[in-house]
Amino acid sequence: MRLYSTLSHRKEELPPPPGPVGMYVCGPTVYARAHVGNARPFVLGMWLRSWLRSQGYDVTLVHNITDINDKIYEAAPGASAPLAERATRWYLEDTADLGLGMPDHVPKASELVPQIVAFIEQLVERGHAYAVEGDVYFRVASYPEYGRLSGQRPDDVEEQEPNPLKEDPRDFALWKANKPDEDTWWDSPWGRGRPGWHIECSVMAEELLGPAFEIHGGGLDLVFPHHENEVAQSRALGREFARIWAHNGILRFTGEKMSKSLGNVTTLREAIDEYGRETVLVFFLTGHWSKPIDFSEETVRAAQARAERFRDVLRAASEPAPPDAWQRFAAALDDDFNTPQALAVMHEWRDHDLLLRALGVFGLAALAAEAEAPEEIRALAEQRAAARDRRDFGEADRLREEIESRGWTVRDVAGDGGFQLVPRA
RNA sequence: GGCGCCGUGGCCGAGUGGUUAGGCAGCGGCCUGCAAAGCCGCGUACACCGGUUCGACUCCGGUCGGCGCCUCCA
Repeated sequence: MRLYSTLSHRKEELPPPPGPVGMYVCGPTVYARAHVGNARPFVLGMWLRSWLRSQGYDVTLVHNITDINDKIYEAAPGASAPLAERATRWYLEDTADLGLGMPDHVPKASELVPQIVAFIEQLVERGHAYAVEGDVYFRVASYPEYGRLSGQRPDDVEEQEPNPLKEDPRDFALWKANKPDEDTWWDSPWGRGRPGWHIECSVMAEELLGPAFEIHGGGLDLVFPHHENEVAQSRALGREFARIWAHNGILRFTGEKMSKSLGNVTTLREAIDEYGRETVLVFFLTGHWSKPIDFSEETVRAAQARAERFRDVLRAASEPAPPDAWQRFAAALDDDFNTPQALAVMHEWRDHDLLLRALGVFGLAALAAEAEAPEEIRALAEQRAAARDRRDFGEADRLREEIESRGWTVRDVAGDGGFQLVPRA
């Protein structure tokens, strides 16, 4: 299996099974309901784990919740903790409704503050960080490889509003002193405060995956500064940290990035409720994970149609696939997890067992579950069949419309006057 | 300005130095009482300009355009 890595700009080979493969996928900062784009790294992580396990890998997937962050204080002044708790619940519920199961670990930053403090202390001891007035900053100048992941040379980084506490404008906060309007804090050697944004990931990854692991995932928009800073913190302490950096492409809405700050957001909840989880998943399948994908009327409708097509194949008779069918599917996924390619292979299949096995990798086996029409719909369909038998087609068509208006479609089965009832697409 | 990704037929979207991607939509046909579903057939696409090559959509260079990041962002 090969995966494209931001760090090397190449596809990197995974070690042979069983690995082990440690995966860390950056989760959300919890201050609002997650939107569809936020779900992309989660979905990719769950699919990758699913595929790798089916290939005999021993995978551990960590997906964090960042529940300490400036955004949360801003969104709920004086009530940041309750907001973080609520938004965490939303996230867990919404992602659970995708039907892909749970990551192996879902650590919260707030539960690892002692470890975070210890980590920062080590950085300070070794001269990679310094404390000033209750803040602690990472000393970028102490880490010569800074910028390697993102390709940003330190000198090119634009200066923001200068912070007089920093030795160097590029330095970033590991620990921030408590401010009067911040209602959650922890005690530390530097006084009351809370962790900065990037440190929690370094610590959680190390706690659960060890100092070196295979894959680090997350949105492409996190490469700089978030991941660059994570690398700096961890490698400055001699940890190898992640080997492959798998950054998923951004979700766009009308050509622009979908983001909470732009406000052009469809929440994951809304998408699932409106289109169904299968459509949302197939939508993600239609684009390569590393490329941007547009969330539009057309693309979602096409995904819905594809899902419906798979349902139809599973409603028809199964026919055996050629012997190399699965191998072609596997080859597509093994080459940088090429799901559009894998989909194309799947569309050739009429073999129920094979198709279900492939759909199962993506949590889509439920496409085979045929909804049972309620009794009254069934009765209408029987009446229609009777009307057809007496060649009363006016009545038959009226009944078909009646059934249609109640959300079901009748399909006549060729030959024997039998019928099939399927939910209206 | 710096770093990076990308430009494929109406739409989405793989891929390859010379051979059918696939899906959606559309058109024609078969099937059907009519439909639906299915099946069969139909589109000679690879931003532009140069170069390399026997041959480039695929390699190289340039141009134009889009997108992301440059310490809020999955």
